[in-house]
Amino acid sequence: MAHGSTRPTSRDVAQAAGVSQAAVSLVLGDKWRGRVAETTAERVRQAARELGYRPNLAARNLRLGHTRTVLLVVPALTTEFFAGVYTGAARIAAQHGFGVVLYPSPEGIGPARDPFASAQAALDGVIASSMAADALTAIHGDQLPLVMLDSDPEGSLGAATVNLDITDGVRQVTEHLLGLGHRRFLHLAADIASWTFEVRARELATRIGQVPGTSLLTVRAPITIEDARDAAATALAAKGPRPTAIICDDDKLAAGAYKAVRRLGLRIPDDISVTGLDDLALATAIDPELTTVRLDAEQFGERGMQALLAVLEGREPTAGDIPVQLVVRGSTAPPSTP
Amino acid sequence: MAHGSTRPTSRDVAQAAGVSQAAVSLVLGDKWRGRVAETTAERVRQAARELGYRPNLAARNLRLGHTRTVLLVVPALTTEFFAGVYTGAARIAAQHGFGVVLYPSPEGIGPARDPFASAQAALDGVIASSMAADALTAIHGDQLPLVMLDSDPEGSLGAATVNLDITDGVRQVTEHLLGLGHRRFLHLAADIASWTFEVRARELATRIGQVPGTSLLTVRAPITIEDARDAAATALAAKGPRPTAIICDDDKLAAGAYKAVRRLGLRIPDDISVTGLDDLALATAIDPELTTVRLDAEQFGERGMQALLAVLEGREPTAGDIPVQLVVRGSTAPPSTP
DNA sequence: CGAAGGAAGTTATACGTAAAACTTGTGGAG
DNA sequence: CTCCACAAGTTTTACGTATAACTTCCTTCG
Repeated sequence: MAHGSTRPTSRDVAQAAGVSQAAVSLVLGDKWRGRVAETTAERVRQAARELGYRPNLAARNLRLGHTRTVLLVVPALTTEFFAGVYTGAARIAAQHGFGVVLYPSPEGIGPARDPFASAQAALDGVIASSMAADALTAIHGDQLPLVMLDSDPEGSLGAATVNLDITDGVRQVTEHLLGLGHRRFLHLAADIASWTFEVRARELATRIGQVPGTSLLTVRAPITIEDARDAAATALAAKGPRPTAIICDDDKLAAGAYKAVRRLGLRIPDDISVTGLDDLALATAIDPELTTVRLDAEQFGERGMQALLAVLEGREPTAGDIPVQLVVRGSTAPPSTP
Repeated sequence: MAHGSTRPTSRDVAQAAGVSQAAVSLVLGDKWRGRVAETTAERVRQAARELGYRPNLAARNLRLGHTRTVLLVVPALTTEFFAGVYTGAARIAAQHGFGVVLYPSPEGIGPARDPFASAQAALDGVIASSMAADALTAIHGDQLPLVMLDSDPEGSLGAATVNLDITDGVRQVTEHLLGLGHRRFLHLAADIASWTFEVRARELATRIGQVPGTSLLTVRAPITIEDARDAAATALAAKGPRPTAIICDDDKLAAGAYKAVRRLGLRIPDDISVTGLDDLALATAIDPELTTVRLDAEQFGERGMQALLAVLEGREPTAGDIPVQLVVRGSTAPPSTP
């Protein structure tokens, strides 16, 4: 409770140790070899410890001209996925003496005059996930090194991009389902204007379209269980032969699909197979456990941070998409009605 | 990609507008009324816009002696709950021109030399959730204004505390279950040394103990679905009359309990009732939907931030716990076997 | 008509740090 | 004995901002 007494500065430490402020900076900055005697150095460290000295970061940042802090822009914090991305990014950052500040982008936070007002100048770089490229230009205005996650490599203003191998994820899902014998598909798509989901939809259509005798119906829903349930219910109630497999853009959507299926008195996977995307905790909580594509969120964050570090150091970021892995569980089986 | 050219400073703006640096600071800091002519002010703003000027926050922070940034310490980011706390805190912070930096505390981030090394000096205050008080002293060393979430009001070193009304949550759950006729309870407890959960266990024992003819068995499990499933399965397999209701410290634990129950070939809620705590998305994803206690995470964060602002301004934080609300869904019913 | 007071600025300074440039003292080589 | 190299510091300065203190000019009023 004694935070009334102003914090000690390096000058206070210097006085206590009987040396100049410069000497303190040298010793504590670990640049003292050959410049300060070991005994003096120890005296300085001792004094710093006793006074509880912490360098003033604002002053240091000003002097150094950088902050060793980067901003991670995520679309929202509603899911474990971005928590994972953050964790991964923060881990790599910490290893390099960097900090990561989070900015959940769209609404949610309330209108700061400028979303970056509280951070902009104090940042060394930005990692932005799933944002429209134009919104992003407005934000960073070419001022800060930038890495984009989950973004079109072509349309990213020359910024480095790090992506999950979504195309391969679609391949694994469709091969699995086609291999089981499914031919009539419902795509329960996320109602989000994002490059990833567009690629996914396109790829899905292509892959399924290549096989003769297949059909693909697409419905969109916001990523909540209730919305997904209603959208899926409507689609399943439509006339004509019922789909035998529902491919969902997200595990939450899949949870909604479960409810719709169950409401019709049908069973998973006997009557209808369901697949998800993400592999959240949700996937193993529901019954039957969900066949889904595991996205390694932490690795995603790690790679994003590594790419940003590369940009900051003028190196070329490592290329290549992050592999994803289909996890087959109990929600998929061969169709009963051919 | 042109971030090679150094960013413009207020001096550059001054030169472009043909005024002194002080005038720029006055105008842009909105302190110019009666000090600078409107036409000059407009000229300055114009120049600032054209140069894309952003004040250097490091310099401002140094000058002002504060950062308008607070740290939010959370135990981990694995659940939506703390995402909600963050969102609430950030909302209030933004309204007051503050930023919130996140620090997921225990492991997870990897060993920075000092967890606060990257932030400490640049902070105005700390909101810490669910940490042991001693770990906390080590961290903040009486240096920064502090608000504790979910923490013992008695043992918090005089720091302000903001808590959920856990006691009332227990009351609602036990009254609901006792009212349905349940008498034999299994408490599936979170295996976490945290004040909240201790209070909860104690209160539960007291409340149930007050009613004649009741029994209460407690088992602990880490908060994962698999651990919870195994712990619950073991407990349910024990000899003696089987519990008719499982009270879980967390929705994820409840999801695990579902699996254990189902594995025994029993049905929820017909054979066994289950309750949770949190009201995550999970709660409505599982079947039947979970009867649980809704914690308003965002309000929790908001109140925490408000309390910290109060401390920073020398005011007394608002007292009073945050209300919680039992949400009755399909996982609870009267016991079939008396 | 002189002085006062306000408008519209400018000049100077401090915040705390890091590091370049300078100083002093000492031992050893020539 | 002189000079130099090196250890062990110190002095000084700059980073970009906000603001207190000062200046200058013009208007207005007694």
